[in-house]
Amino acid sequence: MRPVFEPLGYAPAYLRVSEAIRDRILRRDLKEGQALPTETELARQFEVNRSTVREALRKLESSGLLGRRAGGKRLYVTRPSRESVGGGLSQALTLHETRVVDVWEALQAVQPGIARAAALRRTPAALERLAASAQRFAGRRANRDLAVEDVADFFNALGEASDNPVFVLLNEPLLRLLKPSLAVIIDRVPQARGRIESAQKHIVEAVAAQDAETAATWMMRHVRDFRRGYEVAGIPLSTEVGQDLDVS
Amino acid sequence: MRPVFEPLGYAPAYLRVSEAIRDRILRRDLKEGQALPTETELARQFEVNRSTVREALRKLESSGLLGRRAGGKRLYVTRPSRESVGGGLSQALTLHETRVVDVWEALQAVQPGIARAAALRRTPAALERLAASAQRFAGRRANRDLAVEDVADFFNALGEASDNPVFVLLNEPLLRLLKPSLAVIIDRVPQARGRIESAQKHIVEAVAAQDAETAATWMMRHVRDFRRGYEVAGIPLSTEVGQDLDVS
DNA sequence: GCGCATATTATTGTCCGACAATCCGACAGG
DNA sequence: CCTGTCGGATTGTCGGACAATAATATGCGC
Repeated sequence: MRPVFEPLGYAPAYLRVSEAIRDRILRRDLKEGQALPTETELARQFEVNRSTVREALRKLESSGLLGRRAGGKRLYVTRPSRESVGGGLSQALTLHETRVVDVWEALQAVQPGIARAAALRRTPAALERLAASAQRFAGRRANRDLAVEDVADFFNALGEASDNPVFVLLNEPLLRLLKPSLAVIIDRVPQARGRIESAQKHIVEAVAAQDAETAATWMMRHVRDFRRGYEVAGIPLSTEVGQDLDVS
Repeated sequence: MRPVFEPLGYAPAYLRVSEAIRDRILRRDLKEGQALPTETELARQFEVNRSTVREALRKLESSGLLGRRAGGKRLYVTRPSRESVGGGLSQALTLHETRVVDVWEALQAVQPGIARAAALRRTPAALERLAASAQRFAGRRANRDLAVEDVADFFNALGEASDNPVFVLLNEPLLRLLKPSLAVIIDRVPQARGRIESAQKHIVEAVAAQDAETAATWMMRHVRDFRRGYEVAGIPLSTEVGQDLDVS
């Protein structure tokens, strides 16, 4: 039978408090960087107990809307950082039994678009950052983990060059999930470094020349190489991501 | 002088408790659907006060890792739902001053890939769901808001058909941010409904025929139409998303 | 007046104990 | 099988307390 009545809504106080504060933040009424009133003061204003306020604050804290300055005590309004967003999303993907091939497919779908946008809109500064990232990877001869970081940083630099916050925030969780398997590839596939280096070089050149299509094409090759890498390294494509438990 | 020592890490108890529980969830040690021990029991096991446990639970609750069954009291382990992930991400994007053109660009980058994947892997059931969604939109003559929901649902159905959790989770926040402006388009652009209907029809056909390239092509047109829609409807592309405050 | 060490205050993190509301499961009766 | 009742368990909220320490004011030498 189709239900006739909605369950009548009731929200516990800690939730209502948290939503009240969040709305003020989303509405830009509380601006970024601004210090939140003290817990006692909030409790007074909302007319609830301090414990209740604290529960509300914990919720906002883990949404990344509130943060603490290093070694500080007070809470400040912050915008969710790339790391906080990435942590949440990659955590969710982990629990959704995402496989490396899924992440790879998403990368394949989205990165050429990012490269295109970056080529069209890159500033000189962003281009320099991108080139520096590529150079850093090329110079990294020994360390495996640092090389992985550099590869990820290249994608991030490209995302920033696209000047599109959606791309920037999307990149983070995908890269985070890809890193462990990427490390394995770099370890096991001798020619991986060379191919990555070459792709990065071509992408940098295309972005420098603001040639969107060439940038997209090389990015497609770059991403496709990863898949070859999985095969050569003997990583099953159906491996689930996120056995590692690196946290936010 | 470069600092030699890291500030030695100290984490408040509520954080350590929350991370302990989260790790057990990520590690699939606590499985989805399983009921968490009661607050009192957790307090006993961690040897902290119940208030401290409650703060930890609030964090996990808002990451979507813990949830409550409707009208229930106990907390259960859940995987972050599409809504919870979407809420977090779209909230973040709102605060990053994302503009409709940014969201549109991301959509343009990612949707053809989704269509391609859906065409290749759709099951008969997923195809039926997709076709039903298109049909529902086509039959919706009057209501503006319901039409918007249907358009979003079509994208969601396609994401599900792709059988890639990354695509499913990525879709949600983008659509959520697009909905308000999409409503305006449908209101102001008379031919919008017809063009959407046609694009959906072609996409459904291509997905049915497992013709990935045609599906991607029509999807590209479909998304490009939105941009035309913005222009015709007189919505500046630089409008910031998220003045609406719809919550999770 | 200004920089710096020091004392004071404010604020957070954590604990304890309490109580009402209400969800849950059992149980009985029709 | 459905409904009403009941007792226990659990959550939501409260008040108060206190130690640790960050934030702020104070005083001092210059």
